[in-house]
Order: sequence, then C-alpha cells, then structure tokens
Amino acid sequence: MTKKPQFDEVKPSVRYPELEEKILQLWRQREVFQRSMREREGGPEYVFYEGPPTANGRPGIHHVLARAFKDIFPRYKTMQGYYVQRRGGWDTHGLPVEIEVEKKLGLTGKQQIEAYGIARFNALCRESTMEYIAEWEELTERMAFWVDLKTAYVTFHNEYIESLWWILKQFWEKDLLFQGYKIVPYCPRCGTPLSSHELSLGYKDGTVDPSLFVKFRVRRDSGRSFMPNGRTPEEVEYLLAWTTTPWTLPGNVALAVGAEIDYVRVRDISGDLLILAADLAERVLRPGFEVLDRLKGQELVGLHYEPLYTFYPIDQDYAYVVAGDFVSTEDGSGIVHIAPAFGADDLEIGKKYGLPVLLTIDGSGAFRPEVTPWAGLFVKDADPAIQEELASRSLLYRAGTYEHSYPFCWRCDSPLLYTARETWYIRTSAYRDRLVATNQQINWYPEHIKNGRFGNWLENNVDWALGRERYWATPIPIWQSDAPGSSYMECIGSIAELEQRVGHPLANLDLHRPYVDEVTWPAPDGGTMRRIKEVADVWFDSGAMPVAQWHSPFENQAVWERQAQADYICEAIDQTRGWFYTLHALSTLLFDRPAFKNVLSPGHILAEDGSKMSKSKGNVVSPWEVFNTHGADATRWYMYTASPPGNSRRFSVNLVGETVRRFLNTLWNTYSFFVTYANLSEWRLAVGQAPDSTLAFHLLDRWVYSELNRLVREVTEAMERYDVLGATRPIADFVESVSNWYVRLSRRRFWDGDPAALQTLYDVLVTVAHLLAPATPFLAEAIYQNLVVGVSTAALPDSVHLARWPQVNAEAVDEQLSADMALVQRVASLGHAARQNANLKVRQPLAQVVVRTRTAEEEAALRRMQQLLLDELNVKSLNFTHASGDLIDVVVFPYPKQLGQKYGKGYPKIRQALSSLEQAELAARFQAGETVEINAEGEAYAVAPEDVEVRVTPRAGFSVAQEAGYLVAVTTELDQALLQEGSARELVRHIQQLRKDAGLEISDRIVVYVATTALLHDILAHFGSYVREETLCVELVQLHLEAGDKLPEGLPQTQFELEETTIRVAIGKK
RNA sequence: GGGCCUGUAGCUCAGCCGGUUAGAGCACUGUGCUGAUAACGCAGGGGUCGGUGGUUCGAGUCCACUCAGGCCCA
Repeated sequence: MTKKPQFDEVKPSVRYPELEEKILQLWRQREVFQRSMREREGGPEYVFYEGPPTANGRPGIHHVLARAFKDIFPRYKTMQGYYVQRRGGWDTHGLPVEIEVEKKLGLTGKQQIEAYGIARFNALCRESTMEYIAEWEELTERMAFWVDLKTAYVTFHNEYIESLWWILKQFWEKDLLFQGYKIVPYCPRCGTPLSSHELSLGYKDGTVDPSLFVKFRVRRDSGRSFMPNGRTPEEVEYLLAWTTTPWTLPGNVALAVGAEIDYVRVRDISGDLLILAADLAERVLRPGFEVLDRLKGQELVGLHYEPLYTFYPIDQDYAYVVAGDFVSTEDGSGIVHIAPAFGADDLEIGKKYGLPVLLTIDGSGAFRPEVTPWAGLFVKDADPAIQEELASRSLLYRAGTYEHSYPFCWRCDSPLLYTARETWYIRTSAYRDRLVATNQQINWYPEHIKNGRFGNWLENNVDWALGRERYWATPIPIWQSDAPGSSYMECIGSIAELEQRVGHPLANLDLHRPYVDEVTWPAPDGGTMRRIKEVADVWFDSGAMPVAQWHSPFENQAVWERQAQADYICEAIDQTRGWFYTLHALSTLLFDRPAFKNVLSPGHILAEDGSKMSKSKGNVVSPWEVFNTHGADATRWYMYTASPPGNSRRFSVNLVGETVRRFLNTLWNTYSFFVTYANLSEWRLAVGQAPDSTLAFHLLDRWVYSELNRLVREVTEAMERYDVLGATRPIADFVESVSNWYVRLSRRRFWDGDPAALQTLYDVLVTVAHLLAPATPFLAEAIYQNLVVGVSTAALPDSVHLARWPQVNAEAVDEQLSADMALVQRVASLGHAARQNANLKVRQPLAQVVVRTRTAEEEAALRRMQQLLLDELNVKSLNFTHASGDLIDVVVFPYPKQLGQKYGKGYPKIRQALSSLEQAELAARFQAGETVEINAEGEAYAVAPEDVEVRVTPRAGFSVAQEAGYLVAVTTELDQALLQEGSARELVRHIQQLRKDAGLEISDRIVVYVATTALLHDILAHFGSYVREETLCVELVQLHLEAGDKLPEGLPQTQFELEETTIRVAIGKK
C-alpha cells in the first residue's frame, strides 16, 4: 500500500498568474480579507487612511506602486495582532470630472454649462465619477491590495458633505474664513479662471509679446535724503522698469527691487538720469552712458515716484519702491513693475506693504470705464496704444518684443490673463507656527521631505484659497443677504441648521448645486439670504476625510474617536502640497495635532529608459500586462526591492521578469525540492506541535536556523521603522543562501530522508512564508496552504494572513557560527578559484587543500567545519600553514608611483634595498600590516604595506588563490586512485543525465549496461558500488562488445570519451 | 525663475565618520558544476563615480558653481 504523499506535489516550474488566480479564489471562498479585520476586532488598533483615488480615470502602474506600499504595513500589523480597519474611499468631485463631461457633451465653457443646466450637468458628473470603478475594483483585488471597497467613503455623499460643512462652520466661528483676492489664469473669452491642470494644457513656446522699458519719474518730495552725486537740483531722474504686459501698467502701484542686487544711477547719452540694475546696464542702455553712483537695492526702498496714471482715487500711500525676493537680473532692468491685480508675486508683495489692488479690467478682459483712454478696449489690443501714449510723454525708454512661453486657453486658444478674482480663503497662515510644530511629530519616509519640501512649504505658508467658481464640488455653506450694500452673512454647519433657517425639513435635499442654491430665507436686513456661488477646492474634500468618512460629528463618534489619527498613510511624492498638506492643515487647525504619525511617499515611476511615462510617448506600461505576464507578487516585489522608496524608479515588464528569475523562482524551487523529498521520506512532521527534540541537527541546520532568526529580527526591525527596502532585500539574500549553500550542501541528507534536514528546511520555508506574507501575499499563501494548512491537525489559522508574525528565537541565533560559515564560504570560493587556475574540474578529487587564515581562531573554525569544506571542494584532506613560503614564492614589488611621490629620487635605492632582503619574511611583515624601515645608503625610509605589492608564484605541485590575507592552495598532483575516482564520478554524471533525459522518476531503480573496456573494468572494480548507489542501479551489466554482446535495443543510451576511450552506456528501468 | 530629490559598470543598485587598488546582482565572454532550480561556482572584459573648481596629506563621500532627469510651485 502506497502512502498518500504528505504534501501536494509541487512542480519546479510555475505559472505565477495562474497560481495567483487560484489563491484569489481561496481568499474569496474563505473570506480571508473580511476575517483579517473581523477576527482582530477588540485588539489594539492600527489606523490606516486610504487617500482616495478618482474612479473617473483608469488605474495605471503608478497606482499599483502606491498601493503596494500602502498594503504592506496593514498586513504586517494585522499579523502582529492589530485590528486594522482598512476602509477605502473615492474622490469624486472636481474639475477633471467636469471636463470629462464637458467633452462628452461638446460644451466649451461655463456659459454653455449653465445653459445646459447645472442639475443635468451635475447628474452626469455623478455618473461619470464611477465610470471605471469596475476596473479599479478588479485591479485592487488582483494585486491583493486589501482595502474595503464595500464600505468605502464617497466624497459626494450628503453625509460626507455635511461633515465638511461642520468643519467650515468651525473655521467660520474662529474667524478663519475670509474673502480676498487670488490671482488666477483667466480666459477672457470663456469668462472663467482655469485650474493649474487646465493651464498646463495650453503653454505655447515662442509667444511674442511687447517688451517695454518704462521710465518712472522719481519724486522730489520723496521724503528721503536721496541726493547722489552729479545731479543738479532741477534735474529729474527715473527708475527704469521692464514689462511685457503694457496693459497692466494702469494697475501699477509700486516698483520692486532686489534688496541685495547692485544698482547704478547713470547719465544716459540723452542726458536722462536712470536707475537700473548694474548687471543689466550694458544690455539695456544705449552705449555711451556714464555711471554716476552704485548702490544696493535696499537703499532704493521707500523712494517715491510719480504714478504713470491716476485713474483711481487712492487714499493710502503707494507708488514707491519695495523689495521683493523674486526680482532677478536675468531679464529686464532689475526693477519690476508691480500691479497686485495681475500677478501672484505682485499680489503678495502688495499685501505685505498694504498697497491697493487696482482691478482695471472687467470679466471680458476689457478696461473698465475708469481707464478713460482705453475704456472697453480688450487689454491685449490696447498694448500698442499704451505704448504710443507713454512714448508721447517721453516715458518710454525703449520698446521691442520678447519671446517666451505663455499660456493660452486649451479650449478656445485665447491668451490667458493673470488677474485677481475675489474668493474665499482659509486663514491657515495664522496657524503657521502650529503647522510647523505638529509636522515635527510626523515620521516621514524618506526623511528629507519633513524639513525639506514639506517643511519649507509650511514655513512659507500662505492662506488656502478655498473657493472655486465651478459646479461639481462641495458647495461652500455661506449665505449672504442680497439687500443692496449688505454684507450680512451666515455660515451653516449642518442640515439641521439649514432646516432651522428655512423652517421646514430638507430631508431629501441634495447638498450640491443647484439644489442648495435654491434654499433661501429672509435676511434680517430685509434682503433674502442666498448662498454664495463658490464651491470648495476638492483638496478640501480629501483633506477632511478623517472626519468626513465617519460623518463625524453627526454619528459614529465612537469609531471616530478610535480612528481620529492615522498611524500610517502612503501616497506618491506629488501629494506634498496635495493630500499631505490638506490633511495636515485641517487636522492642525481643528485639533492641533497631525492627522498621521507615519507617512511613506514613494517616488514616481519612470519608463525603462528613465524618461517620464506618458500616454503621448506611448511608453506606458499597463498593470494588467505585467500581472498577466509575471503576476502581482513579482510586480510588488520589484516595487519594494528595486530602489529606496523615495526614489523614482524605472519600470518595465522585463525588469519585473528579472525579479521572477532571481527571487521568486529560487524560493519556489527550494520549496519544490523540499516537497519532493519530504514526500519520498518516511518522515512525518507534527505540525502545530513542538519539533522532535531527539532530531540530530547538523551543523548546517544550526547555521540556517541561526540565519533564519537573524532574518526575522532584521525584517521585524525594518518594518517597525517603515523601511520597506530593509524588510525585503534581506529576505532575498537569505533565500539565495538557503538555496545555494544550505540546500546544495545538504542534498545528500535530503536524499536519505534525514528528518533533521527536512524539519529544518520545513521551518525555514514556513517562517519565510510568514515574513513574505505582507510583501508577496500570494506566494506566501501558496506555501503556507500546502505546508501548514494541508497537513495541520491542530487548530492553526487557515490563511497565512490570519497567522501571527514570527517571533525571534534568540537561542537559535549563533553569531559565531554565522561568522564561521561566512569564512568557510570565503575559503571555498578561493579554493574553487585555485582549482580553476590549474584547470582542475571539481569532479576530479584532489589530495589536499592547504589554507592560511588570518587568525588562529579562524583556523580553529575551519577545523570544526572541515567536512563541509572538503565536500564542497572535493578534496581528501585539509591542512594549514602559517608560512606561505611552503606554498608560494613571494616577491615584494615597490610601487613606483606611491614611493616616488613620497621619496622622489630615493625610489631606486629603496627598490634595491628591498630586493636584497629575505622576501618571504618581508612579505609576511607587510601582510601583517607593518610599516618597514629600510636603510639605504645611510638614509632611512618608511615603507608602508600600501606602498608595495606582494607578488605570488605558486610552488610546483600547488595551485593558489589568495585574497585579503587568506590563502588557499590545492595540490595538483593526481595519483591512480584519484584519477579513477574522478572517472567514476564522470560515469555517474552521464548515467544521471541519461536518467533525467529518459524522464525517469528520481526514485526509479535501474539496470545499467556498459560496454566494458579495460579502463572501465578497473574503475568498476574499485568504485562499482559507489556507481550503483549514486544512480539507484540494482544491476550493473558489463557487456563485451568484441565478444558479440550488444547494448539492449530501445533503451536510453549514450556514449562519451573518458581518458581517450569511448564509453557506451544504456539504462533500463527495473 | 524658486524649492526638494536623483545622477556610481550596458541595466538595477550598494558604497558608514573623508582613508588601501570603487563593489554586488543581471547581461556579455570563457570555464566548471548539476537528478531541486528558469539555476549555480570560478575567472575575465566593462567605470574620467554627470561636469568644473575648491577645502584636505587624502574626495564617489565635504563646499561652491554647473549640466541632465524627476516632482512641486511660479
């Protein structure tokens, strides 16, 4: 009766995508993901926040990257017993959604959307947000990103929006919401500002604009004692400023200089006195000017000038020189004209100095009536007229054209105008110090983001421009009285509050436009309360997700309390000012604490050639292609191990394929090897019980246990520091050394069914499966199912993902043994090199290996490990030497370059002196690191070890290799017995190859037929039983062909040359 | 234009506090080994450490500038 194999058979080759599909089925059947949360309820909580993606675009490989890094820590923590509630989320609002719908409908602007109807438009947006949700769900499952999409929060839900209203009401009450100007790129034809996203669609290089150098007349009554040399009291002087947008000049309220930039005051050939940056004078001015003064920009600050125009009555102080750090001397004159209504730098510096904002244009891009000469004229068309007008007043120094990159409307191709729009802000700058302080509590990976990109951003915090004049987003819940001249406003923080205002239930109210806009009530000042038009920046949606995902504070308060701060979040580096910032800002403003404790931010994915992956270049890799070719585990493993997480990384199907070959296959084959021999063996392991303490563990077993426990320690420590690379690469190194050292050297014991070896490899594989579970969840599960669940009689978890993270067994760790084994590996490697030098193949046994170690301790270690070394090198005995002169001749060669530099002409003398000394002894001193004093012709020279090369020639009969103080020699002489043994091994190898080619099972017994020769006869006389044992040969038949014997027909056979005779062999299955 | 990051072999990456002749894996060539392996061992070819300048007895490493790429912001 044949026993049922202990484990399911495992073929050495495997199709990972198919394997993964099977595991997915298993997880579905056993509801492993749901149970990984349910079964941990009540345990300590580990909080993960999902940064919501938008499902109105298709998932790409960069999403796989982020999700791989998102997934690894919740899995790890779950295995450590934490309850990790992994709620998904969808980001659903915003301009990209609107643009999609606009395209679908063929609409080209806000007027058209409003004509079409906001209600119908938003209904389509709502549908569109979930356009690719099926593909997202499929991808999420396929790559084994465990996030709960069934309970995912959705940012367009009323509950979600109501929480946002609550937050805004908090800010309102703390006076953190205010109206102010914001510079936006504005399309005058479409009548709408563009988002940065739209802006990037429309840059055109080589746009030609006017380039004017304009003279601003310095006022005499400036109030400053600015009386430089060479000026007569009646002379006027000018600040020379540069602009490429003459139409903004009527909005000018200041001129900016760089405080540290050098300026000059010159007398131009026309006689004018001009001030401009020193570096630019040559380039800008007509030749022949005379420099009168040099001064720093700082000295100009506060100097007043005559405004070019006075269309607007202005009460406050203006028209003077200010300092701005944005001023450069790359272009222009080093003096920048400031119009706060038409530039972000301008607006900012205007705020700083309290300058007026002159909004000289209307919504269609035409000058307002106040700008009398050009009222109603489109500003770009007014440029030549303005130029002419300035020239007529002799205020134009020079005019030309300027070529640069300038944005145009992606819809209608109109040039965009940077212009101020009034909008709502959150006063985040009031909390700047708290934002900076709470950031210090966050653990960033990579670390440089903390005080680099993110910290800088916080240090220079500007108020958050919240309002957007759009449709599909969270409406800002501020109502304003429409009574003429009224500025009465109320902020509404909940539906209940709104109901209270209107006096009736609003149960079915959709909290989107246009429905909320229709909610009105009488204002106390006689007008009607109407909602302002703006909706909120969508980043507000995602940043508010800690609160809003639970509809806090309206319900779920208990969950919210537990989930109020994330232990871990993860998004790509581009989220610094996106999600990372909005989470941080809202949490700090609301609760004065960071929203997350640990954050990992992977770099971006690049194409294989290092260029950016983009649809237009056609070098985008589809996640499905990679999954279908190599599988999700291989893809994940590549993401984890290719480079430090913060770096951008190159990606291609081929690079993932390399991972399969190098790591996954190595592990799989070790696993397959184990199953093959475990099934052949009588040994039955007792899963779930303490290992049999009577097992006779071998040195190698102890070594691999030691390494295994070191690995568990290393991986656990790395995971605790959120060091993904440190938690994955060592596993690959370990698996490699298990396969190519432990297994290779232990093959005989597996073949013999040694329970200690089998138990050891079993423990290694099962532990590695646990360590890999967070990283390569499929492969880990496949191994665990077969090796644990399939044979378990105890009540062990039925998935590796429900199992507990391995504990370090400190007793198994033997640092000395690990060090000793590393030495054996090094010496073996040198031994192989020594063989190679003499062309002695490993199959040929050699008499002796002689080793010189660096220390006596090392020699003792090698003695303890003697058998390993002898087996690996296929030599009969191991000896040691202390005097390398036994094995090699040495010559000490002084380096001309180094000694020449030190002693110049002394070099030839040193050389001669060295050569006259006893070479072996000298070499030994240098090799011991000693600096040797040489006396040559009465002078003393110190020669250090690095100044010489010890050149080695092996003694006859030895072949030598050496490195870093180790020397390994093998004897090259072969006697009859060694030669015969070598030949026997050669014969075995051919028979084994024959077995393999014939497709025999490894346990099949065979009959071997050989055409005998004198040589073969001798070999078999001495090594016949060895050959039979090695090849599972039960009968070895020597045929005499010259006497009429024939090799049996139809059997697998081969022939080969051995010591110049032809050997013919056939085998038959017994 | 600004901030942050990256640049080391054909490819993917190590390289600590500045210290001997800059390493590993893949790929390539030669050779060896193999009844687990899509592997593996040994050897070889392959590097102006992006560039320039500086500090230092000594620079891949520190400093300045610069070039290229990435991200964010103007």
